[in-house]
Amino acid sequence: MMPPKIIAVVGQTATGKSDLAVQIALAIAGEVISADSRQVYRGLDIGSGKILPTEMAGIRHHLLDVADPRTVYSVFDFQRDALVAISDIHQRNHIPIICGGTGLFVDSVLFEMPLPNASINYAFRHQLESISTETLFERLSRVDPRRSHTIDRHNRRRLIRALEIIEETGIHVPATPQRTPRFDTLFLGIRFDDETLRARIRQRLMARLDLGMVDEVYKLHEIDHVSWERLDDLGLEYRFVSRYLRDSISYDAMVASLCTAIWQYSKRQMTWFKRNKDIVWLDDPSLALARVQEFLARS
RNA sequence: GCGUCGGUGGCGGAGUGGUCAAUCGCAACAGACUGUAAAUCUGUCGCCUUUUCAGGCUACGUAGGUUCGAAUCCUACCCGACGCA
Repeated sequence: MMPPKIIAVVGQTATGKSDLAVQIALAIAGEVISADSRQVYRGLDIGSGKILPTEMAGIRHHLLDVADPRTVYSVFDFQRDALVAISDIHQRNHIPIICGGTGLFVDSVLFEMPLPNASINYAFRHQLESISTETLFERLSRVDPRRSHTIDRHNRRRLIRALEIIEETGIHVPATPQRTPRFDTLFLGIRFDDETLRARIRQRLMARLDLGMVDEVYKLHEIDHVSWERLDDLGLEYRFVSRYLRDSISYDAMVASLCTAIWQYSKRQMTWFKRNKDIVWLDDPSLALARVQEFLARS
């Protein structure tokens, strides 16, 4: 029996993935699952480029606004919730369209990826803070030798999380199965040449500022009590706008830094997606529907 | 006009006679990633020779000079900032 079908719309930031997903959904009775690590948070709207209710065109969207921005919604949470949503959608005989720029999130549901439930242990993290990165690595080598072979020994944040996972679950991270797909997936990617993408990024940033993005961040801090540290960690618009609000950088510096940072982010996204050879890259998004019909007709 | 300080690689900014193609930061480029992923981390980064080991070339405002040897010292000139007129 064939695994159920699912469509993935991926690509760098500012390429119009959300719009395309809605168009596809309209054409084939689909529902959209957002795979965006920031749009899961309530209140991160303008800065995260969350789709507006009117833009949804009646298409059901999943995994938007499911978390409090003061808490961390990890890939574990996403995987769990997305898999539930997908099975619901299939149950309704609709086609799930997973759409987003967070490569890890997308892959965590489309491929087998065993993730033991390891919550965050702040006391434990605090305890590790003063330990040198080198020592953290040695410690991991003792506790979970297999993991220590695959981890980046310089990456402090990952070392801490790896140790935390063992601390919390008592289990070693299982070896990664080699990209075993869970579904029959059509991967569609939207891309632009560098120059065009840079222009789109800048344009969209300006539009967001006009829409009141600075105010959004201000409210997140003042009304929703999202700490400056947390905003900084949320990255990009939340990081640089909050730095501006804290007076540590000028408005112009904020805009300039954002253009650069978003560009760099888009490059990192592409580095991730390049590994997936199954992605059908569309230089012209209007070609998508034909690919989708062809995919659905296949049995 | 006189004086002082300064002009370094795409940018910022170290270096003040040899070990300097030149610390470092940024940008740029490439990459990693099974767990904060818009985060975090790594590599490359004057030009040329087949990547490397290596070798060659051109460079520290311009032109000369001193020296075995200069980004570093001297002279002149150009440019900038400040001070005095």
